[in-house]
Amino acid sequence: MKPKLKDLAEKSGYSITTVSRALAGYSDVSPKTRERILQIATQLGYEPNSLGQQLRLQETRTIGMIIPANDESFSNDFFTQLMMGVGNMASLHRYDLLISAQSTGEEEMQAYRRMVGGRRADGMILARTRRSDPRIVYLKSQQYPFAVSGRAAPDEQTDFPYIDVDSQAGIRMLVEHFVSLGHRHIGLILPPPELAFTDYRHAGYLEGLEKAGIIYRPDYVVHGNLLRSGGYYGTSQLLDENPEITAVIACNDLMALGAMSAIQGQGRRVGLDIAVAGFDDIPSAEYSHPTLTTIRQPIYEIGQRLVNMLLSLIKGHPLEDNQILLTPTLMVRDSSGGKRV
Amino acid sequence: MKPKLKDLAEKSGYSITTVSRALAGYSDVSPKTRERILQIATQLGYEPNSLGQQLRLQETRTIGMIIPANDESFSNDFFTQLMMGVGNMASLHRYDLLISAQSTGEEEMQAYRRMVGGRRADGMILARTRRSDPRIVYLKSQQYPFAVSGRAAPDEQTDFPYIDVDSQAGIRMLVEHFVSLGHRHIGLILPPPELAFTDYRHAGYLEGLEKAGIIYRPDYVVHGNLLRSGGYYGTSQLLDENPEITAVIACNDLMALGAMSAIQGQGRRVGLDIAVAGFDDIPSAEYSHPTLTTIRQPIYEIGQRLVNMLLSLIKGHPLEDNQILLTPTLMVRDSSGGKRV
DNA sequence: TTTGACATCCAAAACGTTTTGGATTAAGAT
DNA sequence: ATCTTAATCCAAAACGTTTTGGATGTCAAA
Repeated sequence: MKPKLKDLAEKSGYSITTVSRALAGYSDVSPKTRERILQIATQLGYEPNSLGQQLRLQETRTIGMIIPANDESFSNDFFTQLMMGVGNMASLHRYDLLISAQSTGEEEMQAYRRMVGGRRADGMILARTRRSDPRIVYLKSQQYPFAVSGRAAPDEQTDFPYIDVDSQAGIRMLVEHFVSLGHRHIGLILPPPELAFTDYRHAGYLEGLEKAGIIYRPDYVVHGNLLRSGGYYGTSQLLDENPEITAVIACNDLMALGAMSAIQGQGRRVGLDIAVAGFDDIPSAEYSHPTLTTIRQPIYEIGQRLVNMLLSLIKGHPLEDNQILLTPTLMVRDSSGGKRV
Repeated sequence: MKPKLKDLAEKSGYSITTVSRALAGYSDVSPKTRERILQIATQLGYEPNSLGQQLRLQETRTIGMIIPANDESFSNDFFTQLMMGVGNMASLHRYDLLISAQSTGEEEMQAYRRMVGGRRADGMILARTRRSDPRIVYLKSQQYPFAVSGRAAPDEQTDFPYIDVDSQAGIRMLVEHFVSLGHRHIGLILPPPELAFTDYRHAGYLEGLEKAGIIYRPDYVVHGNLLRSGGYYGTSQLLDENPEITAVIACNDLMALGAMSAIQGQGRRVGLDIAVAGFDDIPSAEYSHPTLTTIRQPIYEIGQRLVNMLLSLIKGHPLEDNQILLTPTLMVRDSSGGKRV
C-alpha cells in the first residue's frame, strides 16, 4: 500500500502536522526530527498525493488545452508544434499539460466545462479563434485565466489576451511577391468563414491586389478545410473554373501541400506552370518538393510565449503586454517559380 | 464564487447527500426534489469539482504520458502521431491525457514519480523502450498499470504489456528489397545503442545480408539520433568512408529524410545514385522528394490499441493478449530507384 | 393495533494534504 | 522566583466530493 502522511506519522511517532512540515522544510521542526522523518520517508518511498495537495492548495500546476480530434489531424503540424511549444515551456515552469481531444461542437464545450468548471487546470490555452467563439465567451464568463493563439475577427471585440501574427500583412506580402514575379491571376484558398482570421487574410489579399491595380474577382477565391484535402480540392476547382490562373495562395501550408499535389496530379509543374504559396512555415514546408514559399509564423515560439502570458495571468502578475501582434516574414522558396515574361 | 454542493444544499433546503445523489440520479430521491435540485444546479451553473471527486473515488480518468522535451522534437512525427492515437482513443472512453515534456534523465524519472506516486493518472503509456529501462523498473515496482510501445531488447526480459512491430522482419525486408534491385553495398544507420529495438533492427540487417550471401561489414553500420540531423551526419560519414555504398537504410523516416538531404547536398540523386529507405511511414514519407521507401508501422493505430490495453489493465479486466507483435509492411516508393545493372 | 415494506432523506466518515492558532517545555533574563 | 523568549510540536479545520448506515414517516397488509 502506498504510504501517506499518516503512515509516516505513526512510524516516526510524530504528528501528521510535523511530518508535513518536516518534509516541506519549515524551521518549525528540529533538525534531528526532520532528518529522522526524511529518512523514514525515503525508506517507505513516500510521494505526496497530488490530489490531496491540489485540493488543499487550490492549485493544480496544470495547463489545459483542448485540441481537435479530427481523424486527419494527426498530420496537423500546426497543433503539434504549438503543443510542443506550450509543453516545453510549461515543463520549464514545472507545470504539466492536461489535454483532451474533442471535435468542435457541444462535446467540445462539455470538455471545457469539465476542465474549467471542474478546476482540473489553472488556466487554458486556446488556438484557432472562431467568430463569436463560444469557448472565449464561456471562459470570460467564468473569469478564468486563458490565453489565445489568434485574435478575434476584425468586426468583433478582442478583449482577451492573445498572441497573433499580422496575417493581413502576410497575405499582402505574398500577393506583392507574386505580382512582382509577373502574375496577374492569383487564386486564393481561404480558411472556413467561421474562423476569426479568415477575414484578415482576405483583407490582405484585397489590399495586395489593390496596390497592384488588379481588379478583384470573387471567383478566384474559395474556402478549404485547412488540411491537405482542402488545398487539393480548392486548387482543382480554381484551376478548372479559371484556367487563366497562374498562382495559388493557400492560407496555410497544409493546404498548400495539397495544392501542389493537385497541380502535379494534372501533370503540371509547381512553380514553373503554377506558382504556389502557403502560410505558417511548418517543418514540411522546407522539405516538400518543390520547397514551399510561405509566410513564417513562429508557432513553436508562440506556444512558449502563450504559456508565459498565461502564467502571469494565473499568478496575478501585471502583464506588460497581453495583446501581441507579431509581424510575419516572407520565406521565398522554389514553389514561387521564376519571373514571368 | 463557484458554487459547490454545499451551496446547492443550502439554496434547496436539502442536505449535501441528497443533492449529490439527486445529481447522480439515484432512485433514492423523489422525482420532485430531484427536479428542483437539478433546476437550481443549472441556474447556479454548478459543475462538480474534479479534484474532490477524484480524491474520493480514487480515480482520475486520466492517462499519463511523458514525452521527450528535446528541442528538435517538435518535428518529431513519431511521438505526435502516437499521442494523437492515444488522445483520440482516450477521449472516446472519456479519459483525458496528462502530458509532461521531459528530457531523458533524472528529471524524467522525477516526473514519473510525481505522476505515478502522486496518483495524478490511472495509468501510463510509454514509448521507445530502453535497455534495462528505469521507467519500466519503477512502474513494475509500483505495480502501476502501464502499456508500452516497444518490447524489451532481445537479451532482456519482456514481462510487461506492450505492442511492437517485428522490426527485425522489417529491416530484413528492406535489405531483401535492395538486394533484389541489385545492391550489394548497403549502409545502415541504427538508433542509439541504449534503445531496446536497436538490436532487433541490427539483427534484421544481418539476417537479410546472410540470406543474400553478402558478407557483413561493420564499417557499413553507424548510429544516429533518430532525428533528421542524425540521418544527415550518418549518411555523410558512410558515403565519405565507403564510396562504394549504393544504398542506405535508416532506422526511422526522420533520419531517412536527413539522409536524402545529405545525398542531395553532395549533388547526387536519391534513388538513381544512392537508394534510401526509412522505417515508420510517417506522413512526410509520402510527401518527400523523392517519396520515401519505408516500412509501414501503424503508429496512430498502435496508440489507440495501447489505450485499450491500458484501460483493461486499469479496470482489472482480463487481457486476451497483452503482448502484441505486429507484422510491418514494405512500402516501395521512389527513393528505391530502379534495378541496377 | 401491530407489522412490514417502502420511500425519502441525512449525518458523518473518508479520500490526503496544508495551515492556523495555539500548547508545552526549556533556557535565559530580571 | 518570575517573566520573556525561543524552540518544538500538534489538534483541528479546510479543500469538495461520494457513500455508508441508518433515521423518519407513510401506507397497506395482517
